[in-house]
Amino acid sequence: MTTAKGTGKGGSRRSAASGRRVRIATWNINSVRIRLEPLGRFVREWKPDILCLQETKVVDPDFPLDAVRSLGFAHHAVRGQKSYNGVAIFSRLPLASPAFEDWCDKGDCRHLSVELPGGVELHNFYVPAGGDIPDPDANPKFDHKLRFVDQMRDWFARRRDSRPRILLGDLNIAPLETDVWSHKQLLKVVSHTPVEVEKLGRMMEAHDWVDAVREVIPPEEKLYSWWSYRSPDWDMADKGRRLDHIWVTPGLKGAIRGAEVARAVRGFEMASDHAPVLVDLELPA
Amino acid sequence: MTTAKGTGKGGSRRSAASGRRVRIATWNINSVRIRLEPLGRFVREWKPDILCLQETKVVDPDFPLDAVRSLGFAHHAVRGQKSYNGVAIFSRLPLASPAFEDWCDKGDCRHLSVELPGGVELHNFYVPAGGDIPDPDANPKFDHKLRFVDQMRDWFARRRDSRPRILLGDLNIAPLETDVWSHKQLLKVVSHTPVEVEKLGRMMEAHDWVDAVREVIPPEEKLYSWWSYRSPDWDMADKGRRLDHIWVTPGLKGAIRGAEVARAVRGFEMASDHAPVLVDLELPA
DNA sequence: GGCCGATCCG
DNA sequence: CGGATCGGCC
Repeated sequence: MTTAKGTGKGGSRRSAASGRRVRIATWNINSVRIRLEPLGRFVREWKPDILCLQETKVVDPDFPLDAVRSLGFAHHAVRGQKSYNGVAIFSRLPLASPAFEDWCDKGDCRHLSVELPGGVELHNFYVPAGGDIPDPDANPKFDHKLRFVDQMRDWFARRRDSRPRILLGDLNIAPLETDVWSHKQLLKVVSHTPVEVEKLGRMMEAHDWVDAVREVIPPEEKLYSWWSYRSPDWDMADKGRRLDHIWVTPGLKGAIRGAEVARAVRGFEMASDHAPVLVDLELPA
Repeated sequence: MTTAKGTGKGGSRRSAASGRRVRIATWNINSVRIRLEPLGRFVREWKPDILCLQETKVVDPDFPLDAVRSLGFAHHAVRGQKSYNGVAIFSRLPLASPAFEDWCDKGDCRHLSVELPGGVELHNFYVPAGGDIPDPDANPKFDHKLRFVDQMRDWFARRRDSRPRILLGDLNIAPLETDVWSHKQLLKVVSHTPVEVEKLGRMMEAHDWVDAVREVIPPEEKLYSWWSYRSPDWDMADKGRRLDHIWVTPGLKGAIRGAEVARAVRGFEMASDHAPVLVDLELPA
């Protein structure tokens, strides 16, 4: 528990409102096959009801479905490719209407959406990292990233309606100054450059997205979800970035009951370089 | 303990003769860096005084010297290269005059010799495996193997003197019918072809070598030191081959006190595909 | 620093 | 099957 309104590691779930209390987690797992042990440990200890993964790095026929299913997820949707990217959604609640878009027409598996009970649309994203050089002319990966975010903005702008939606995943952008260990030193580092942050802001505005995690954990507070493998002593040095996000549409803002970055997971044996991010929502019944 | 005259896993060392009782082990460890745990376990349980390794697969500056030294070996000589081959000798007794030959002038690290107290010369070899096709014209690796053994024969033939010597290592040839799980099925399989077996025999004759292990374990008995990784259930199937050997010059024949293949080591976690081979010798004081 | 796949080698 | 290396990617 890191916040007053935290999600509570396996805590009680008393509900003050009328809906159904649901814990949603997003985690860039950096290869699901090699990470089954820490995944099991995370699920057993944090007990998410819905688990969204990125960078599964496995084609669908090779996905370790049984292992993940046996953690208590009766429902799932997966969408993977060889070597890179790959997204998946596991759920204790029924999932409907799995769908995806091929952003930038590259054939990448970077998006997967499902419908939750109560008509809530959930979108799981893995936004391109963008390479090293923050110049779209010199670096096609950065160009790809910017176009990807623009397309997301347009796509959701065209769907401004009253439908409750959740957008989450590894967006590979840390928007706030408190989302990085040093705003000044990262201004020219891909993930925190002004052009990326601005485009992410436009995307949020285009659909009135609410940053659910920052509704709970004040924007003044430092908060990270990723620490490089290259940093030895990542915990002490704490040179992190908040690249993983959970957003909700305005109608769900009042449903937020807690949020947390499961930082301890970054310290597990065989850890991913990302920590899971969680929110508790009181979903419409 | 597998034989009446076995070496005794950590047993007592009462000496009937005047010399110094020394336990010598040879093991193709198939990467020393990845095998430090089974190596430690083997050394703690079998307590060899001299440990000869092959296929260490590491250049000298990267050799995990401290880890192996801390198992009780105050003296050592190593000779490694990148990726392939590599030999090493560790010892509780002082080692003198490290030396080597570049057999077949390929720059391979396949040989290392030292002098033990009492003037005994110890030669640690990693003979080329020889590829798949047992035809020196069609397969340059097989040609290399045959020339390597020929050069060993000539080299030791030129040194027929009264000096006590030990030759050991992964010779990659199983000479006896009882050294393979099926003599008939392996006659055309590299490691047991007549041409290899004959060349190994000539090498033995050229220096009057005595097969120390077979002095203890009768040649009629099946005995293997290697089981392929590809065979699942290697222990049950037992499709092994005796590729690892310990030979001594005639003057040391009477010094042999025991011999053993540490087959259990092949069943360790993270096992090499070879098991260590050991002899106990009563070395001249 | 670490994961993936490809390639070489036993 | 399982070492080692290398280049791509993060």
